[in-house]
Amino acid sequence: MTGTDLWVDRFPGLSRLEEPIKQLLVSRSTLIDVPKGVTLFGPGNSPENMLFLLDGTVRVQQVSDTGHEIVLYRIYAGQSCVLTTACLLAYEDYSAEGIAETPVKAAAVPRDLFDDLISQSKPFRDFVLAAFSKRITDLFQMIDEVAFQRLDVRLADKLLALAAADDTVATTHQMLSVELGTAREVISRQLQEFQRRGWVEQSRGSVKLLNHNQLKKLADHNT
Amino acid sequence: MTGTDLWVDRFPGLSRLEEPIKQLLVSRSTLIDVPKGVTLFGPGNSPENMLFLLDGTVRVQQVSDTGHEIVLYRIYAGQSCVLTTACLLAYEDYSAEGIAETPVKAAAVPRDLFDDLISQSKPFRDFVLAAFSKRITDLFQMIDEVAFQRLDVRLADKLLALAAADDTVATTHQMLSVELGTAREVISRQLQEFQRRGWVEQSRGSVKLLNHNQLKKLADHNT
DNA sequence: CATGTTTGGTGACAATGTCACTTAACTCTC
DNA sequence: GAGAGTTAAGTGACATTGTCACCAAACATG
Repeated sequence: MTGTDLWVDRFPGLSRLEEPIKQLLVSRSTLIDVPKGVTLFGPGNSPENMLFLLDGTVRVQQVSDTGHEIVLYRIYAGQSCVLTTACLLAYEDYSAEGIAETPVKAAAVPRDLFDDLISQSKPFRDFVLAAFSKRITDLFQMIDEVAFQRLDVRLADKLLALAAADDTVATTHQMLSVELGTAREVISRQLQEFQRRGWVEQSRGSVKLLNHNQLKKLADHNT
Repeated sequence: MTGTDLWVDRFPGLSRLEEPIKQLLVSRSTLIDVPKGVTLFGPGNSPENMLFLLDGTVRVQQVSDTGHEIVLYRIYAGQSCVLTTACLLAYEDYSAEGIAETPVKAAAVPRDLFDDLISQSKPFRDFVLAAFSKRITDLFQMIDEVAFQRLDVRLADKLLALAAADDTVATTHQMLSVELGTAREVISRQLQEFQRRGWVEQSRGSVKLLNHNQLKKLADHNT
């Protein structure tokens, strides 16, 4: 009852919320747990609630009608799925899906509550608007990279972004190709080249980064 | 005073607005005229108002740090710039610019009025949310096309989209390359191939479409 | 251990991007 | 309307990336 362990407080973007609004958000939303690997939303499976991620990450990726796939973005703890949800609700012809990349804890906010909050709270409006803005800005950036950035640069960048604390990336060439929207063979070739230069060491299902600096230099080359 | 010639009524998406809200929107916004070719917003030039387009079209394009350009989308009469504006206001590192492609008539809505309307009117909220959703959905689609669609398919599609009533596209190869985010030489080669097949006829600064059906067949091939 | 499955490797080739030019078409001025 | 400058388009060589049809190694399972 002190309000100190409300989930809302884990959201930096919601810290400015008025106290009664926080109470409302907490009391009328439901906490859910989703196991790793579950598809949270996707074609033919739109959720009726807006999700606020408390723990874990959700990977949003596009499945093309040509069978190709590409990762669009990730939603991390402290962020919300509102935009994706809104898109799903508004348009049937979306083709993006959201997959729990880790076990996920989230607060499900019903649509009508969401609308109430937008109406009543300026901080909440700002949070949602900022989320949309950030997403659109990021998508602009992504289009630029997909269209104009060389693949070695993008791969170096992605490896650094996906690397765990011990400098390994636990992923297959196939998964990396989906990250960048390219073909597995292309990733294989590039990683071979990186390995030849001594920047990485490969083993089945994982890549160990040996030379952070060189990778970063390449990744930053045109950013 | 009858409310029949309010600019709001030109917006299909705003038709459900409550009468007092319409009045508010009209009385507190300013009508502006922008000549063709003017940059409405861009790096180092963010507008303080949200624009609602009454006439004309605005082309939004990305200028990459590598010097490359790509057209992201267009805003037509009856649509608003809110999202782009919101992005500009929220983030300094955007790199998109909006250019009046024709003479443009627009209503400028101050930021605080925009916020008031969101708070007070559900139809207005729905309009804004739908605009954001549509844009994000379209950007998903665009990423898919840039990453996976063959260039001949994309070019055919773009030619059909840009064609005037007389089946001509008044544009240079350079401009077409910016539309698709590719190089001029690539467009030249593709158009030569289309011409060889008798689908188009080229002259300096314009392309005449001779065979709609074949172009459409190619464009639809993977859509 | 035998077998099937997943992951990664390979070479040939096609599509697209880049570069350094050339040529053609238009504009402007005198 | 002739020459000069500017913009648009054409060209060939080459690099990068995508596609296809495979093969081989690593792992999983009985």
